[in-house]
Amino acid sequence: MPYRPTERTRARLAAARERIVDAALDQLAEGGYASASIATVARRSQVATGTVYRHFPSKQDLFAEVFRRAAQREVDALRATTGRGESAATRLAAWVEAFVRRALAEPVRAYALIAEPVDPAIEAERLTFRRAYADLFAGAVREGIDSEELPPLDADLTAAAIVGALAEALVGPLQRREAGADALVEHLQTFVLRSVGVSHAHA
Amino acid sequence: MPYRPTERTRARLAAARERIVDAALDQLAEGGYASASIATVARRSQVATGTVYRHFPSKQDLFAEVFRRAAQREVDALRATTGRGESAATRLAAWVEAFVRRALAEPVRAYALIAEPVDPAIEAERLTFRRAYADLFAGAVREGIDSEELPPLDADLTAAAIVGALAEALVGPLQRREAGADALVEHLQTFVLRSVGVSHAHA
DNA sequence: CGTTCAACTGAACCATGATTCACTTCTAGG
DNA sequence: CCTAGAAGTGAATCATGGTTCAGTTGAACG
Repeated sequence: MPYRPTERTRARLAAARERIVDAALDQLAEGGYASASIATVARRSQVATGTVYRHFPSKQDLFAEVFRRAAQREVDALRATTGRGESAATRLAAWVEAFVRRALAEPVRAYALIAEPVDPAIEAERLTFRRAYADLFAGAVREGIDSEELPPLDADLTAAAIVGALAEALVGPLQRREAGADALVEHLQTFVLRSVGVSHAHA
Repeated sequence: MPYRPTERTRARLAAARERIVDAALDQLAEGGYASASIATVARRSQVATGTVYRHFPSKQDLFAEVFRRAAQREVDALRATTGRGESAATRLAAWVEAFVRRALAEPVRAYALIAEPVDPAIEAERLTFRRAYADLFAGAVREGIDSEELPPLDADLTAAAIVGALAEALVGPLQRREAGADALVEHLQTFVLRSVGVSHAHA
């Protein structure tokens, strides 16, 4: 009565699963969601399409993880640009800059994560992504309010509005592949800082 | 050699076409884009599915017109809330209020027009809708700058950011069917006015 | 080795919904 | 009335891409 999957095998499984998620992430970055069919992702991760279903019950589940992973990565990247001690204005300005520059550096990925149309079932997962950003911004706004650096305002609503503003402002440039990153960064920093009640234009 | 479509017939045709567009608009308002299949729209406008194709070469073309129509209607509604003479701040505040209240009054329609996932081909058309809003806001911003009521800023970028902020801030409330319109209006007015450099909170 | 089952494979299957088209039903003169 | 052709019909067709599954390969262990 032999065969009981051993540790070695379970490691192999985990690696395959990982490869699949990575392949999906890469595919998203390269060709957008439209190009990320199960077949494509499977090919890219060197497994058969059926194997994908051995790791994820459905495409939706796979992409739930993909978006969660991407969100984590992006938010970590923003968070890493500033330390705890800094003022809310400084942090917001740094995050806006990082957001814009990262998006412009990887336009296809950014577009896929932010704005590309996806299946309704997947859209819910992408919300994860936007919410992760919103939570990050909301935290800084809340701290700014607490320290009286910022006027009282609805931190969650404001954060959502900021994320929406950044996303929408980027859609044009992202699709047009146009650069002008410096001006974009500056204008959006001004916009965001003013929107939370910081009056002087620059960070 | 008889039969040449007469005036009467052409009117009938135009009416049918109109009925189809209206049905699509209504369907969007009632069940969102997901519910707006050609078959549904056809049934709703009292014609056979094939007939729809007698008026529009493809679903994409039909919805291009639908979104164009909806955009026109919405922008007209906003524009109607203020006269030429008013200050940029007053106009922006009025438009934000109208935008929010109209959206909350017709959440399904608003969601479909603003944020619901649609086929990629259709997404391009929905851009029309957002751009129509952005153009409206951009106009007011530009005038505000010219009259020195507002500081110099990139009117188009700012307008896009405002539209994105409003849309994103509404997605939560729209999906949750929650009200609180008054607070939402006030907070978003504050957000928008501040973002364009108007410092006092209220309109 | 042999056996047993897990893991893998990829072609076949299926659901969905846009689009087509052979056919029927009108409309406008003659 | 009759006929040419336009307009309308809706069931059948098609395309797409997610999902399944019968068959194959590989791993573990006596």
